[in-house]
Amino acid sequence: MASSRPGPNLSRIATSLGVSIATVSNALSGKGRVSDQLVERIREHAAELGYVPSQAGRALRTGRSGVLGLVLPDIANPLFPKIAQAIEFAASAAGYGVLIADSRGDAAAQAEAINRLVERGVDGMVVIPRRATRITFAACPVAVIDTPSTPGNTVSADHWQGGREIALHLADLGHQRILIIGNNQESSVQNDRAGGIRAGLRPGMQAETLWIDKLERDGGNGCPLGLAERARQGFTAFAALSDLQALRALTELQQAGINVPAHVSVTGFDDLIWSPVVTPSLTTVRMDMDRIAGIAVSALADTISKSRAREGVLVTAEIERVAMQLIVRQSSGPREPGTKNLRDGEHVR
Amino acid sequence: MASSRPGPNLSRIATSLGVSIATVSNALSGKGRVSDQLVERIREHAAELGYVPSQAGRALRTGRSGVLGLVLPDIANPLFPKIAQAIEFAASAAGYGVLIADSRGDAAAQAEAINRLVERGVDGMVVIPRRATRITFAACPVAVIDTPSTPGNTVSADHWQGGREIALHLADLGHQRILIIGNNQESSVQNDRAGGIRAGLRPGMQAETLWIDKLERDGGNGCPLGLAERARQGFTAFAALSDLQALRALTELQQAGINVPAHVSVTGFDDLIWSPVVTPSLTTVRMDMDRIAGIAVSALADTISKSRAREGVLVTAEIERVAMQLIVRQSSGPREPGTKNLRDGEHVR
DNA sequence: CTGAAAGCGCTTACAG
DNA sequence: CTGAAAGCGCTTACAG
Repeated sequence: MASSRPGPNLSRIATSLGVSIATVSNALSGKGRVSDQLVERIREHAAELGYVPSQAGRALRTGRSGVLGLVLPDIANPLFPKIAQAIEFAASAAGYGVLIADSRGDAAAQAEAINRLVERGVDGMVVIPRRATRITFAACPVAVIDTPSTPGNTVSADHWQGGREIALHLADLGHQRILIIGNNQESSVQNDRAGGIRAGLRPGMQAETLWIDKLERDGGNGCPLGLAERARQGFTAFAALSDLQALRALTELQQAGINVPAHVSVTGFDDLIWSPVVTPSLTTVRMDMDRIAGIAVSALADTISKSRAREGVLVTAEIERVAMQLIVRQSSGPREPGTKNLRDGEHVR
Repeated sequence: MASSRPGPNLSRIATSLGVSIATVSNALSGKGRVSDQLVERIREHAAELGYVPSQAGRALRTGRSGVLGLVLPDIANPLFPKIAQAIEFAASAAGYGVLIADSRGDAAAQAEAINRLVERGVDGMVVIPRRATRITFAACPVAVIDTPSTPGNTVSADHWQGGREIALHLADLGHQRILIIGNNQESSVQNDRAGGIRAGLRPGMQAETLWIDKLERDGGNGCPLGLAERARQGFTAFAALSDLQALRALTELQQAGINVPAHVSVTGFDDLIWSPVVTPSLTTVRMDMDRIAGIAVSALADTISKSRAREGVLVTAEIERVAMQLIVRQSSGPREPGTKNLRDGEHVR
């Protein structure tokens, strides 16, 4: 005996209405030429019975599961909620479900996560690749979201331009010496952001980059960044390459008695959940995740409808760059002329 | 013509090996009695061909999709990454995939999200309900994660006990007046946490509760909490009911020139991503999400294997309470005797 | 406009 | 130990 669902199926609707299964199917999907009157009757009856089409039956027949995979380097990344929400929303609107998979660990774990998704029969997937990983092939269409400098990419925020926005903003405020703070020297996203900042510098401005990952290799996790010292050295702006680092910088400076933005400015990237909530609220750069997700999902949907089921295709025709938007909040302000001459202990408890 | 997958299926393996489909199926699943030798040959050949079983075929036949749904009140909630990661991990280990659904909005949106998941044919789902919502029925087994005071719950952290841990900790540090800070007066989780804090107070200690949602109804979003004023009034400990509010409190106090933990202590809940990273790092209470997820998923898996496909069951036999663990970090410290007498402007810029 | 039939890939009782 | 057969629920070309 094959196990059966308790709910009604096409066959039950058909017999109870005295029509064929094919007609019910056609009426419900609106595809076949069925008289309006019969369509009406069938739809009504189906609704009455609480008919829910079987995805399994449909999938087996059509070769499509109606599910998209979402592969992330690490779900714990604080950007994840925004991504997941945007992808889920876009996928939902396009009639897809979203299966998540964490590729925590190394590139091998990523390959495994992708395989798991393929085994579950996803029609395609959105991959946010691990640093320095290149997705070359999977057994289904793949859309990659990374950064425009990554080859084989499908869509992404223009992180470089986002960096320029930050630099221009800081320049307008009169800042001359900027400390860029990143936490992953191998991340192409962070490198693009840093490159953009440097590219946006006006003559006379200088930037130096502090990589936390390097620092922590020696100093241990959560070691102090020594930012008060940097402020004393004359840095007046701290441009973190992510809001988490910005938060880290902001609180370290505050704790050292340096006022933000009166003495120094702090900026971040991504407009994460806490950015508008902390005091002072964080100036940051936001990516339009809904647009990025929309583009990725519709590129995927197009490819799926054109390709044969389970054919591996990298959705990569033309890389779409989505501009990032500067959000000016309270953590950045005009450079205070005196700040440059901060002495030891002056603003430090 | 029905569309077919490009990959090999059981039939192709069978014919190319000169055996029956049933035997291949049995060999691969290890169920039927097939000679070891033949099993070996079949497995080898399947691997060679890169055989991937069709979930659709299997699902149609067995009535099980091998997929679990995860319904959240709002994916943007910063707790989401931890939940998703834990559920994905537990589900993966139990052989399930995880489909996400956001029930952003009201109770109706939640019902819709649940329906979407049912339509996709999930075998069961984990629901983290909206505040004041009670899941009474869905067309599949449901495990609810909320708080022990919610009826019909399956498993949850013991938020009340977590609150007690905080109170005991603050009592040990010598704090007498505690300001509890919550942002959702209707959340049973937050109410349980607050109740636990009150219950853990020693004689002579007092607590008052500040509900931000109430405050913001008048003052607008992101309005100042007036915590410096509270410190001047004699509150020496600020116990937020979530790490996001703790962060908000911490930075507002820091900005006002009040040193944490020298002048006042700040504590949170949940040990979110930024808690160990900010300065001072946040004292908080952590729930064992891996255990909670493990219990929810295995309860679900048990129910699924016992119930008929798509039968609606609330997995609720005995509510399991998982203890929360206090993480003491730098944001809490001994009460400074002088602090109680803080005057206007004394520690305030 | 409507229906009979084939078949997607799998698993499971059952017969040999 | 191995295989023939039925059937899960659906969609789609085709015949009427």
